[in-house]
Amino acid sequence: MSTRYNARAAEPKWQKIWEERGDFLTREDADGKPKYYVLEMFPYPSGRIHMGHVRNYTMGDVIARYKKARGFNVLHPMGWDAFGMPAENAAMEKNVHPKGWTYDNIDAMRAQLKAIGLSFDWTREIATCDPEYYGQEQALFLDFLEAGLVSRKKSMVNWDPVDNTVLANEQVIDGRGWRSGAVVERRELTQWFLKISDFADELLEGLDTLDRWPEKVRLMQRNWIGRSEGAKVFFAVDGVPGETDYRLEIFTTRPDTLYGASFCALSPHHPLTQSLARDNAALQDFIRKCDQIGTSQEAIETAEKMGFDTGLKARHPFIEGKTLPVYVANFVLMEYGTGAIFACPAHDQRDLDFARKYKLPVIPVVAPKDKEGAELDAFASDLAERSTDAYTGDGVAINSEFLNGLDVASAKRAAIEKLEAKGIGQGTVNYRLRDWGISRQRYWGCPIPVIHCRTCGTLPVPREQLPVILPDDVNFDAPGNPLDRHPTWKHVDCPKCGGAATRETDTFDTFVDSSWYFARFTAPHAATPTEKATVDRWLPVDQYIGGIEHAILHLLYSRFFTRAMRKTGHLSFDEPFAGLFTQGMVNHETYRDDKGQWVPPSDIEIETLDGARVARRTSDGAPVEIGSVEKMSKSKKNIVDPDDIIAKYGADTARWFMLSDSPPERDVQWSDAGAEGAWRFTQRVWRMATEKPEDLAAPGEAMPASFGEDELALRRAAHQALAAATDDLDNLRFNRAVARVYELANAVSGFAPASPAGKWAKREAVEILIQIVAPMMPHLAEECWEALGHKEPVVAADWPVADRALLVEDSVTIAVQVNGKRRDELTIARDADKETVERAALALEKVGKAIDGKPVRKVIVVPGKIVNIVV
RNA sequence: GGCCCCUUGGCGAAACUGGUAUACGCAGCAGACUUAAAAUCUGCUUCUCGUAAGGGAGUGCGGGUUCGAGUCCCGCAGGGGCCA
Repeated sequence: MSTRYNARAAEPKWQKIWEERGDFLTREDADGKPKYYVLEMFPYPSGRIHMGHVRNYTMGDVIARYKKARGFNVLHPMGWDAFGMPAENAAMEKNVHPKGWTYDNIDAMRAQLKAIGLSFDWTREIATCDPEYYGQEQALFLDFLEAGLVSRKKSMVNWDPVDNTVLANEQVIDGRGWRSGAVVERRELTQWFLKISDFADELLEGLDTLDRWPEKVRLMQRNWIGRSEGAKVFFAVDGVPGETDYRLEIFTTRPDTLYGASFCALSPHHPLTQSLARDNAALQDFIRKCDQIGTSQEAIETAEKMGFDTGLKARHPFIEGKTLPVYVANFVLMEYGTGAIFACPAHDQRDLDFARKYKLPVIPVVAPKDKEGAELDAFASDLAERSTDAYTGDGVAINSEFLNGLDVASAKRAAIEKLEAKGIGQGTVNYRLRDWGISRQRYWGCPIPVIHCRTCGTLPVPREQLPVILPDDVNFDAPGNPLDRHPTWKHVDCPKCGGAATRETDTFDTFVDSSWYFARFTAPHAATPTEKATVDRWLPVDQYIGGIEHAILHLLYSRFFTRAMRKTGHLSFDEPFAGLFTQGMVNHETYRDDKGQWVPPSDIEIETLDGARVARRTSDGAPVEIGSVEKMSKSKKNIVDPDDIIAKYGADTARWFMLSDSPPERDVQWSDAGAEGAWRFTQRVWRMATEKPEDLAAPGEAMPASFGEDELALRRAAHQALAAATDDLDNLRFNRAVARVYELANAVSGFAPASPAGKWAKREAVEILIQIVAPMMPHLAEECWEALGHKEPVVAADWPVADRALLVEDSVTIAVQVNGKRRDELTIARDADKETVERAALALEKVGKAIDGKPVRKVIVVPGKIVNIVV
């Protein structure tokens, strides 16, 4: 037998055996086994997997293999989030077709994933760019359309005037398009929206039921949905051309500050602004200036406040005869609330910035509770005259007539009551969450299945004509959407009148594709989007794993889609993911040469000189500076290619390293030393299973009747490691499970069997170790399992059960403290009563010395834990 | 600016609901085996005083609760996240 474990030979061998045996095919006839659906976020087929994928999929694979061994019927599928911009960019840059590029990448990445030994059921593979998938997505959309979950409306977008395309906020860098560098404009386009805001309350309340989600993610979603209670208030506005009693509707979260109002402000896109601008060139100019800022909140928030006085006057709702100037202001968003506000500069920072700039009054109406008399006057006059910081804290209403003396919450209620009584406002709930714009002016996406007819309007594509398939013959040599300029594709007959009509040439946001794939995996080839009974049986996903970067959008959209699919009869539950785990990133040191150029780790040699680590470039020996540890990225070149690692050490070593050391939710640092360490351990496990076979009892030998002390200690170590590792795996604490395995390995290494019972105990310990290791390093475990004489692979073996009798020791060692300081320890029978423990503790020599003759006031005995003597 | 999270040896980190702080790994040091190297094995490794036996301090900083605090509470500093 070879003394070295040969991963390069063993890994493909076992991958083939698993595939031939069909170990990972999910069976629908499960013989009453409980189901377990484990899912990792599917990748974008960029062409190569990276270490982040390896970490993500290894964690999922450990869970899948572990649950299978625990007797679950496991569903563990994989697919491709295959539509998106990079394919089109590749088409433009390298003159390849997005389709060919994408499918080539899928083939390459599938081969890479297979080389990691992941237990996917590949018969369920889906790619979102397959018509079989996106055709069903189109069917879903039509159902949503019928159910009133879709709207078509005008919305502001970031428009790149050079590339003639819409840009996502992330694609706008310093106000310029990321590809063209052109100054981005805000432009109004008619787009398709999914009415996610109809579900705002449900999505918010549902978060409380997701007790196996990280609290952090739930909080982020809560903030994103942004429920705020406030009031709608109608301000009568005088002087609106062509209107006799125009009422401006505003939304505010602070109706308690109405007495501090000093102006009203409209969004540049408010209908009133638009109608005023029609014959006002100066206002048109102002609107244009506002539109150059971009659409992101951040851009708008950080831009300097700008205003345009319309000359209109709004009448204060509570103060007879008082009027407020009406401005158009760049910081008021049409998308939030009603697109119009009243401003109370004393208690809102943006309002204050604006008021100071345009010399508008600042009227304090809330003061901190503890301020009285002269102090209160000083506070109020400072805020009114000078301060540049608005007071947004809690306090007591002042200068507010009937509200005076009330705290903020009570004043809000009182103000709303009064507004409602006067019929000029009402309490209302507003959400930050906006409807989801899903139109993209791109080729490589799912075509939106509607047809525009001049006479009949916008109509759904008839179902029998689905899927609407993307044409292959497109070119990318001009800016804009290739679908739009395709000579024939968009020209169709109107399904209603038969006249000439055109297809919608926009495609879906790729987040649509990933909002229901988890459901499709349960019946990947069904002729309907889902098979209801099947999807209801498998979902929710028991454990979903992916990056924290999807904490909001993907997870929120999926939760919305699930509700929309329930409403349209495709499934019958609300929450798609019962358990969510967000794993940390894979980081690496960075290296720079003397010219400041980044050097990849593959071209680095590290030595230790006088205790300090020194790096040089392998290719020319030039010294290189070791920089900070950062997320692996192309720009810093600190990337380690999984293929290189697998070629050098094997997949199991990479898997083991990804699970060791750092807790899974935290970032992990990839290092050569760490990889070497993992590799050494694979060899150590192999030696444990194959060296000195004469030290192991024959396979299947009956358990001896009795064991010696050392033998019992080894058995205890094995069963305790098993119990602890099982608990760790149940709770996704892979790093701790790894530590248990090392502890057990150390116990096995330190044991030399001296009797048949010893040999039996050693085999038991080694087999338990191999079985704990099996989900994490499956190929190595198979090879060892086979060497140990097993006929069936370990993948088919049941998870071992720890013997409870071996988990507890007969005696325990407990600490003895005097006045809370540890002075000695005491080994005593586990079931000794308190008096016995106390007597034994007081009898200890070191304890006596520490007490030093002082009177003992109190002795605290916590059985099995500690004794504390208070003197 | 608001809310939330984190801070433990040279490094990554353990420590279940308050109960022996530093398990396990990495790096380092010493030794064994070897002609030598690699590989492997054994031991040491929080700081500090001490030749030693032994003592003292110690989980970012300052306080508090408790017989007892890495863990709970208050304040501060540094790092990170989300929302503004």
